[in-house]
Amino acid sequence: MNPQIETRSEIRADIIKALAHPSRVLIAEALSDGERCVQDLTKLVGADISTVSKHLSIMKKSGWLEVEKRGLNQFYRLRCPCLLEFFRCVDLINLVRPKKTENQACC
Amino acid sequence: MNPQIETRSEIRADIIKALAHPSRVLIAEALSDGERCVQDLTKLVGADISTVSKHLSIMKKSGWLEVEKRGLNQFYRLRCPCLLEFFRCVDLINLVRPKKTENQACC
DNA sequence: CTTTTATTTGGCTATTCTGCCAAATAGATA
DNA sequence: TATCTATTTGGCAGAATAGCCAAATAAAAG
Repeated sequence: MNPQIETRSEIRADIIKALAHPSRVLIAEALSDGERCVQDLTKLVGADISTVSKHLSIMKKSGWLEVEKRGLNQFYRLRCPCLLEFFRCVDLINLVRPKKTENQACC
Repeated sequence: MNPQIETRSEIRADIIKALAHPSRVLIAEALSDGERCVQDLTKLVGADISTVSKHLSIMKKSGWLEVEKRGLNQFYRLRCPCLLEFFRCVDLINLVRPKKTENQACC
């Protein structure tokens, strides 16, 4: 198929995928509290700064984040407060999620 | 670290990851309209039935879906209507997402 | 009990994603 | 201009995912 044309489910999956990593969730959580520069987020995540920079660029490209340069720093922030609603939904799912013990029972 | 202990961001990322694929988004969209059996979802997705079955098991394990067997069929359904809210948030992000043309301009 | 239908599981390959290091860039400061 | 600081990019190796086929299960129907 034409790779230029994304279906709705592909678009949605791309945007969702941009949050589907523990470090990116952590970054999103931190930014829901206000903008942060790359160094600060790197301390938070505990990975190499180049790794964090790549996570940020994925999140920016997908539309979750925007960035503003001031002085030597790049300040990243959330583009939409709906993220909190998004996490609320995820946490609801976690409540009904089958527990590991249920799945691992015997066998 | 102890692999038994999942941090909040890991839990959230796992649940989000379970929707981070075009076929799984498609499945979720279909199920928001009511339960479906594996065959029907397979037609919808257009992949091998074993592939679809694996997608379903990922979604079930994460808590998004539940399943009920009736006769020869397994009927899958959404566990929580909050999914629609979730997609609404994703679609909002899509509106502010940087366009490909903006990114691909020259070079 | 055998066969049929629906679904899941195992196994393998191909692709995509992650994370680190090293090098490049961009601006600020000396 | 040279240097420092913050960040991004390139590249590579290892890990995780996705998809297909074939085989295994499970229950219904004959």
